[in-house]
Amino acid sequence: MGRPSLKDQRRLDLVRACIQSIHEDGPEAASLARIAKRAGLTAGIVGHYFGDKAELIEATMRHIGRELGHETARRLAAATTPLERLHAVIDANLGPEQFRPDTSAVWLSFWGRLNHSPRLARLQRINTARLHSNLSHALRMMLPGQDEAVQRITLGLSTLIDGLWLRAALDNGGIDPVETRDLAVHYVTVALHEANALP
Amino acid sequence: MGRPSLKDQRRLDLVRACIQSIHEDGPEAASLARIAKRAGLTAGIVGHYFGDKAELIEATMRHIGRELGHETARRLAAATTPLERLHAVIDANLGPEQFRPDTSAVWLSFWGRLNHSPRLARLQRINTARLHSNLSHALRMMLPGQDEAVQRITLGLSTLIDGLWLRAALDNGGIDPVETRDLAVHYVTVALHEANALP
Amino acid sequence: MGRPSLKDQRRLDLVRACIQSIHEDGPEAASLARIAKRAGLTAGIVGHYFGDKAELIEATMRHIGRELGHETARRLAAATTPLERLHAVIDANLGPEQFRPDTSAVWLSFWGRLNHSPRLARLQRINTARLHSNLSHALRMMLPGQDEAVQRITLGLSTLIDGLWLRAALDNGGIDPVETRDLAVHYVTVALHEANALP
Amino acid sequence: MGRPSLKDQRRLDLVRACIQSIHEDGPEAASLARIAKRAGLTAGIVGHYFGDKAELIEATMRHIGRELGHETARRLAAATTPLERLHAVIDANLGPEQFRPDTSAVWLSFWGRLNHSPRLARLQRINTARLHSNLSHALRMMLPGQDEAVQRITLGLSTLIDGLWLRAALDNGGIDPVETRDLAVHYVTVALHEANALP
DNA sequence: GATGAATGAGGGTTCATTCAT
DNA sequence: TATGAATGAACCCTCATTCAT
Repeated sequence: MGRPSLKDQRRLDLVRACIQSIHEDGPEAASLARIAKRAGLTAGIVGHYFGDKAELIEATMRHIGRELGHETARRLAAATTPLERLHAVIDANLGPEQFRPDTSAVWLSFWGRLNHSPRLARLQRINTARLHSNLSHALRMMLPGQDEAVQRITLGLSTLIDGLWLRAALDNGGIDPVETRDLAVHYVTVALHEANALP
Repeated sequence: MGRPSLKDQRRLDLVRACIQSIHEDGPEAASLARIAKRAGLTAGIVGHYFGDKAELIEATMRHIGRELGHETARRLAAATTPLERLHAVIDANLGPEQFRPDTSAVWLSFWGRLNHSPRLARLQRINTARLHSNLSHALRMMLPGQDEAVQRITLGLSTLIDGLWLRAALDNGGIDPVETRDLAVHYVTVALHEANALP
Repeated sequence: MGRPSLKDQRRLDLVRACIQSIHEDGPEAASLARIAKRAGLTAGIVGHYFGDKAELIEATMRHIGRELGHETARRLAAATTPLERLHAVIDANLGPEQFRPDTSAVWLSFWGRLNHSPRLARLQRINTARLHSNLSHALRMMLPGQDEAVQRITLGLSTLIDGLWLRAALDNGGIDPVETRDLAVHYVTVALHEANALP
Repeated sequence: MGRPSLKDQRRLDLVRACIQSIHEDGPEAASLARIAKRAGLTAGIVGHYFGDKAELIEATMRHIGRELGHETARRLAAATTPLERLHAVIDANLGPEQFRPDTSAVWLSFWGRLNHSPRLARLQRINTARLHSNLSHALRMMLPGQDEAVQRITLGLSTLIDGLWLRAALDNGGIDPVETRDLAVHYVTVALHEANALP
């Protein structure tokens, strides 16, 4: 496979600049001019590559969602037991690769747009569905026949992870990554224990 | 105490209109003109009452924070045991009085501004500190000497509550309030059980 | 009746400035900034009074159409015989009050937009229908029972008038008003004569 | 004469695409990008063939003017009597070969630019002069010594033809070609009759 | 106290144009 | 020859803000 085309490269540049600008300038100040400037370009060229600011935003959300998806897949591939799979999902979401201040700022920005952008809402549903699917799949193997517990823990853990992302976005880097990961692991541990899935 | 002055009444009208506009128009479309129109006023007068849009936003955040604080105090006043106090805090945060689509939309909007508005960030810290204080106070009575567990459960529960607020904001009313409350109660139940605080 | 409100006055100022700008700057160069500047204002205020550039354009077309309508009514009111009525319509269209370089430039500009603006097309239909109605009404009285001739002369005369407007717009003031009027009068004279309506 | 060079072919392609775009996209939306796309090219190359958008526009006007000139010459070549020559000019202008929706849309577009483009104005003068020349030449033979009538009918007929072009542009194809031609023929018939040129 | 006029800045978008490849 | 990258200017529009009334 050849090297990425200039178009792909520029699009990636702009997506990264978009992330950076949302993080550093703030979601409301992330104008096309500022984003493009970070990529060493001018605002006009964004139309050339994305047609629209909305499409740049969408591409950016898709980008970070895809990165998270890849990280999850990577870690899942190395997991063998259901418990390892559970931890893999947690670590993909809260590990240092994805759980970063800029990323969390972008997620927060997107969340603020979901209710008024069907396109972004669709992407969000996809991401959420993937997380739920991964969690419940692992949990079902550990809690056979306890569908209710599976669903509850899935919901609880994913909500907790969302809450941790939110904290990260609000603290803007002031959050302790180890403590964060422990919180999620501890939750799932006691929840499984309570469901008699662990000795 | 006499009836509220016209100024106070107008300010309250505008704060409520601000909440409504953020919820229905969306955070980016909540212009002063639209907000004022919802209050039956024009944009110009907002400067008279708040000086600034930033101050209106700040007053609005203070308003919903205060409402949440009052609700918490009200419920805490009716609680006697530490466990009841814990549930009172949960119910104040997730009960129907405060846990509403418009309120969650406003919280989400504020969160998006925190990193670039020290004033809002300060308000957020106050709210968070109050929640943590209430939770850890109750937990300390139930888990004497287990400071680590107290801190962990405080953090976990408050993060979970944040995650539930986030979910509410994203689902825009599509969330099940009973399930939501149960999730938090269940979390605290198993966490306490695990810490040997419950039989 | 009281004096016109400031809003009406400003709207009229802007409509006049729009006419002037289309005439002098050209249809493509008639930007909101230039139009507003001619009215001693800035571009932003146009939104305040018209909401839209399209609405300003529409109001401008309505304005010149209305002026033409008033001129026609004024002259028709002074006419008694059918022939006088016919001449009244011609003179309203080609007389010095309406048949001016700026007006014709604006008509030409509108014509260029009709095919892509249903709103303007509707206004055009109204103006055309009024002209046709006035002409055929007078002609019917002079050519009873000769519906075909009435229709043909109506169409021919109105087309000729349009052609004269077009010439005026293209010559930009270089047209001879007397010759112009004579052309139309001569056309109707010979056409009526040919239809045996005149001795 | 050899086959047209690639350059000539491309220029013709672009001129035709320009006509099409003005007609279908509208004069304001006829950007170089859209025009070039219709010709299967990109906007950048237009500069190579025409240097300028203005020059493309000019070439396009020259093209349709030339086509009309050729059609006129073709029909004049087949005419013998002065009356036939007169009809030949009318038919060249209003016949199906040139009197088409796309062509009339382009004429209308050009007329809107004449007053602010000396180059286009010059082309227009040439076209008008040719029409006037053809008409008055034929009329002079039919009305010897009646220079005034010749001039008046020339002016009247050419104005009527312009008006018919205008109607065609505004109706965008909804005009009846037979009725249109009859209108012009009828005009010239009665005008000649009135000048005693016809029995 | 309240309006509505008015500004000026900024945003997104479109576009003609230039230029390296 | 032709593309597509890139610019910079201009456009319309929205908005917070100020201010006379």
